[in-house]
Amino acid sequence: MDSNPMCPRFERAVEMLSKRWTSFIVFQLLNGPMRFVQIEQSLPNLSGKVLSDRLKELEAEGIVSRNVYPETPVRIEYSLTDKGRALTPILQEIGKWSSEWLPVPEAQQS
Amino acid sequence: MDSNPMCPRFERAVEMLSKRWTSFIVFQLLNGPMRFVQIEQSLPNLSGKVLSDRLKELEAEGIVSRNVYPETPVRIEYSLTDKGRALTPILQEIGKWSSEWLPVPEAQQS
DNA sequence: TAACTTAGTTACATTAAGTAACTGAAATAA
DNA sequence: TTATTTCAGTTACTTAATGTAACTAAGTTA
Repeated sequence: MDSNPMCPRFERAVEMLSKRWTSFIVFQLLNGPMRFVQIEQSLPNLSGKVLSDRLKELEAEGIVSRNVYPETPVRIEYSLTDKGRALTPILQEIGKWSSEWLPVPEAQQS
Repeated sequence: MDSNPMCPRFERAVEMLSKRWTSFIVFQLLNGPMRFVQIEQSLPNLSGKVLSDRLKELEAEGIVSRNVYPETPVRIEYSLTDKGRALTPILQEIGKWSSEWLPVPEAQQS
């Protein structure tokens, strides 16, 4: 029946990017290293709990690195690795598609 | 705090593609029109319930079209619209990234 | 009349995500 | 000295999304 199984690496990549918030976090980190609270603030509706989970997953995948600066109070910065920055073309293509095919949202009245 | 809000169209696109199974369904339909059960069989672990939900969402977005052939028994085929086929470069970039950055999985012993 | 096919839907169980309050360490502030 | 603040999360609990398996409905064939 299923005579044409998918490439397992492609499958894994899609699964990662399909997790809620993953792409947004990577997108934010394209601007440079950020602290936990900065990422949290830049993505309204993303809770600290899920951000914590995602950062751990992305670190385990080698997409994000966690850098500790033992200042006081301690500073911890998250940044993209080369592997993480290599996701850029994917996000660019999503940007192109969205500007070509999605409608411009209406302005909201207050 | 959040001085740089994201483009709402980009945001919507990422949200769509971040829904579990969406990208896989689009990927399968790139091979041509498919029936409900064919899609279900091509994606092990995708349940009929979620497939039904996703196809409705994708139809509502104008990415997939549902074509009814009143044969007997009835044949219903799902296919990509132009808007749906325009997602191809995104999936291609995911493919490129995965083959460059993800490890080749080990063969399994039985 | 009973069983089969296609295209789903429904009820229920499990997992993931959201919310708000809390922890712990170090450094001020009163 | 005790209290307060900052940073970086974690915990307990609620709600939403998914998964599972059985079921529905219409027409067809045996």
